[in-house]
Amino acid sequence: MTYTSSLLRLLDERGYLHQLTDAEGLDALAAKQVVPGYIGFDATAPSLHVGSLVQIMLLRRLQQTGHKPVVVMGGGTTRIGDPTGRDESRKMLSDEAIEANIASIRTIFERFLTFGDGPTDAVMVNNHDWLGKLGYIELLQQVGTHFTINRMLSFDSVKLRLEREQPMTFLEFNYMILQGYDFRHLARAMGVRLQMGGSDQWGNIVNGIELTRRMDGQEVYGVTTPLLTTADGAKMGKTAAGAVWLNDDALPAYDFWQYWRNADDRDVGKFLRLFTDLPLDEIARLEALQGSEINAAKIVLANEVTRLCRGDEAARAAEATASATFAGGGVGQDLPEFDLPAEGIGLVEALVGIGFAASRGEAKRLIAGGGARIDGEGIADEGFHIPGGTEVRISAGKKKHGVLRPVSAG
RNA sequence: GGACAGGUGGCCGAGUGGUUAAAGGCAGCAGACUGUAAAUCUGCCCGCGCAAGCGUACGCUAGUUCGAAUCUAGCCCUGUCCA
Repeated sequence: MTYTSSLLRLLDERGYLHQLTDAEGLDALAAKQVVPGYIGFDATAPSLHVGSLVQIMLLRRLQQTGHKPVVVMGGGTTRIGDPTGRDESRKMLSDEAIEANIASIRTIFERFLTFGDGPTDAVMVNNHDWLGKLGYIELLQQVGTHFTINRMLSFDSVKLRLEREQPMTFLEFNYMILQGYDFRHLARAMGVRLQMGGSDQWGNIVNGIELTRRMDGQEVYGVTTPLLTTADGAKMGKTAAGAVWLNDDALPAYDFWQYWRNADDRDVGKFLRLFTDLPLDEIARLEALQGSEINAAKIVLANEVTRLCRGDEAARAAEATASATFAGGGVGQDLPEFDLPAEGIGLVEALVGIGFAASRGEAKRLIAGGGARIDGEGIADEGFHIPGGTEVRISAGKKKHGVLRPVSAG
């Protein structure tokens, strides 16, 4: 359908829409007033990773089209654990750890959203603030009456766990109730009218909408984004080295940049639309590049996303390093480094030391497989000794490069 | 509380006394081909050791045995049904 509100038009054009609870209703609302909308985020780690980037961008789009983003940190729900998509119960985190995680995650949002007191300024709230105050009896009476066990059991998050014969505790079973309560609370306390989230959150969002309607008679809306996978079917944001974290201190900017630079050809257009602010006609042009020319588009993608998430400087440095490293065969600023002692170092030790191999055995296998290089030169001898004195470039495979830098005398 | 089924390497999943560091698949790493892409093919994929080898590992503990992931006992955990 064609939307009249700039919000839904933008979301539609750029590929954010999967399901809407009431497309016309929301479209009409967004066309005539500022819609405060929220997305909930976990506080289980000190950083979010690329898997959450769609949701973050969604809040950014909300603000770009004149609405108010509300970031809900799951300080309360993290204490329970979302059973969605999980076989195993989540570990409990201490209160201090959760608070620290929230503070760290906030720094990411500050890059994507403008916070403040204005009507369309972003705010961040913590659902522990209201969930923590709820008494058990109060919760059962007010909220519990609106949920039937029959319905709760029919939710995928519950059903899958039962089908796979994995345990689900009563604690986790309550997650959806508290999640739903969040929406109702926010609608009441802050006039929030929209919740967004990944497609796996559909059930939770619908619960919140119904609860809000039943308790307060207030009409609220829900939007979900498609489940994002890379073209080869993997979940976004996971690499060999682990999750692609958004926070500076969790993943170096160069590695972050490389993640995007190595995107699958087929994903380039989609990623540009979702994760950058580039205009659509520009994206269409980049996306249409054929053969190896698409690499230019990947560089634009890497630059733009890194710029948003890590800042202009980080993006430029990462690109410079990449171009020096790959095109020039030299070394760039941002590469990982390891000390090169004056007397030199064994190749195996260097590979382990710089983090390219997890164990000596792995380093040896890498060498035996022909994947180790010094200054671009393949080294097949696992007893190879790297002489000290001059800086050398060490590589594991074609993509992982680092620098062995002589330790300054004294 | 009772009956039954089950707990194997990152995941899935074979394996019922030695030849099992444990089949196979997925994921991952490297090589070839390329474009720092995909697909394909090849090799690798617990740790230490140049190596012979050593150490650790099949829920936990104690046993039986020359020898156990495999047998026994107790315990812990999970599921299903019953109370």
